[in-house]
Amino acid sequence: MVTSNKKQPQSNIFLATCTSRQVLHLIADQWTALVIYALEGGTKRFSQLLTQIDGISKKMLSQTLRDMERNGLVQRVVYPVVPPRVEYSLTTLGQTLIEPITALRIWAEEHLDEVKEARVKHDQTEHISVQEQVASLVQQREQH
Amino acid sequence: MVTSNKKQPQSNIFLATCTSRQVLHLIADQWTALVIYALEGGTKRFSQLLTQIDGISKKMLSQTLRDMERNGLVQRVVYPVVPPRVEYSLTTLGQTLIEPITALRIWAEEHLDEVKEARVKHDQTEHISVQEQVASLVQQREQH
DNA sequence: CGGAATCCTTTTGGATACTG
DNA sequence: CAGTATCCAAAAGGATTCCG
Repeated sequence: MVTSNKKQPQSNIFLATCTSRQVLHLIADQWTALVIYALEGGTKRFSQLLTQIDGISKKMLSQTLRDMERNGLVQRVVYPVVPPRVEYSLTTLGQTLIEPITALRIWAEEHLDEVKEARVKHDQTEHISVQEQVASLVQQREQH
Repeated sequence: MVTSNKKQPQSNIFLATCTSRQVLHLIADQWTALVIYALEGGTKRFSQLLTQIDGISKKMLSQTLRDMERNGLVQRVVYPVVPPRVEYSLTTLGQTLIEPITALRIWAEEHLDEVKEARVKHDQTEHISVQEQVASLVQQREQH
């Protein structure tokens, strides 16, 4: 199970300085994954995305798209018309994200019920703190 | 390309009320994915996780673990000893997340260079606003 | 050791108004 | 239409202290 020599010293994802960890954070926000889903079907306009992605604000969409463009995930094309028309599409790099992100969506859909059930169960249960657990258990041991 | 009838009315992931979208958000935070990676190797203690996951604070780790436990992803076992010993491990449900999350990590590692390059290129480029682009292009059209 | 509780700063994000 | 700018409220998160 010992892997061969790593190419880079920063390949330990647990290090804060690890680049792939930073890249991971690109997608770990509320909206990026949804934008990728939305653009999977092809080019979309700003207003289309705004409508399709329920709950996102103008500000957040704009910000998310800007970041994604900066990271090379989406391409923005501005048409010189009035009123302005701006179209967004996935770059080749962005398209490579569809697969892993879809895997996550499928996981969510498949295990949604289990998560919901776990949550209900957890919320129904009385939860004593770790201190209390330890304290009471230690006391039991001392008594016998 | 028309998909067959969906089972649930909430199966549109773009809706804010969509449950799978909410489930997606479970993982879309800074730390959950890293905790799953860390627990992939087996049971770990709180302090081990704190050490292994560089940059996480006690508070964040505690919070993340609590949420994950609530969602049925991790199991917590408290040992009645002083000082207390608490061990965390992935549940069966949590283990099913390893695969899709690993896919994301692999993506990050494979495309890290492209993202970095895109970022450098983007930051080197002068960016005029959409308004300016439209304005100047419209002006060009009017002149000829 | 494994937290919970408190305080306090930073960040996030919504609402609104404005622009070409 | 597709944003940007500003203001403001809420949330996130670090540091510290305390606890069994």
